[in-house]
Amino acid sequence: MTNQDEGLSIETAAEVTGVSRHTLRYYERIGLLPPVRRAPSGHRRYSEDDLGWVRFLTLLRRTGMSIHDTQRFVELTRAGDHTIADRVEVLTAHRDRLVAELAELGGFLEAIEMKIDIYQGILAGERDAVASGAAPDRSNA
Amino acid sequence: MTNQDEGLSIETAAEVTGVSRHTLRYYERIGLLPPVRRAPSGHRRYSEDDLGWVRFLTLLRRTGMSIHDTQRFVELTRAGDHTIADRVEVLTAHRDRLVAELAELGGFLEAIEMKIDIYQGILAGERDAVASGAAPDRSNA
DNA sequence: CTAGAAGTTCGAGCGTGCTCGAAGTCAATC
DNA sequence: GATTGACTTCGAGCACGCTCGAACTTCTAG
Repeated sequence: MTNQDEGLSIETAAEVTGVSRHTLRYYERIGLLPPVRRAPSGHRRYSEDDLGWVRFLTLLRRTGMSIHDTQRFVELTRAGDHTIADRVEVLTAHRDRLVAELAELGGFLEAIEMKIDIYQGILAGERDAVASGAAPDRSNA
Repeated sequence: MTNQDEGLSIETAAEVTGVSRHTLRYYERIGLLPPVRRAPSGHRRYSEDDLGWVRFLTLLRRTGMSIHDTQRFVELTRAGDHTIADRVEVLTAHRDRLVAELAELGGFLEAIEMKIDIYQGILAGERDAVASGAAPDRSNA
């Protein structure tokens, strides 16, 4: 063992990254992941580097970067060090979108909490009315 | 005019809500929107209430509530005031998901900014090296 | 040696959420 | 009364991102 057959099986890689076997192969197929090294049997063996890539991809995808844009970023990375400035551009643009999105979602969150408060006010009003023997308030929110 | 033909045309409603005509009809079709009142010609006339609903739907959808769950919420609302407690439950569950999502995205944002910083460090290093006449540093990030 | 689990490739299929286009109606203008 | 253009319904189609299954190989345990 040790060298020739080193690395995680696709099943283990799926477990530790939280990405399904199917998706791991899919990512490799479409070029999001470099060709993963193979055991002599042809089975994939995931290195720490591969896992790092998977985690980074997950991060980009979860923050809303499309597969297409992610492919572009991966290509830049593979093209060599002279693309670092371009990569910074892609990442900062993505970050700016994310910041804007977070701000918007924050606003939406507030609106939802206001709505909840309104509903809870109605519920509290009904409880009071019931407690004091009056008919419940049927006004809308 | 005034009463019979009051309300916004679908085109205007699309403009003010930012939701396309196609989508407005789609939402009505699948029951996300109550049947919108029609002009005698059969054309839709959106009331302020309708617009309010559209905006609230947009809010739910943009914060990641699925069409399916949104339908459920709409049904509860239509079923009458006795469903208010249920609606609160749906909304608080949704809010909790959203809060968790925001926390996660915040973490991802940090990770992206770290990555950007690393890249910018490399770029700065290269500039210094060039300025001092040395060969650029080709180490990876 | 054999059974069974886990791997491979490949193309097809699916769930979500729109998005579109055809065919027809209606209102306003020339 | 013909053209223009916004509206209607309805079903089909599409983009995205997986997800699956069939058919085959390979590894591991008994």
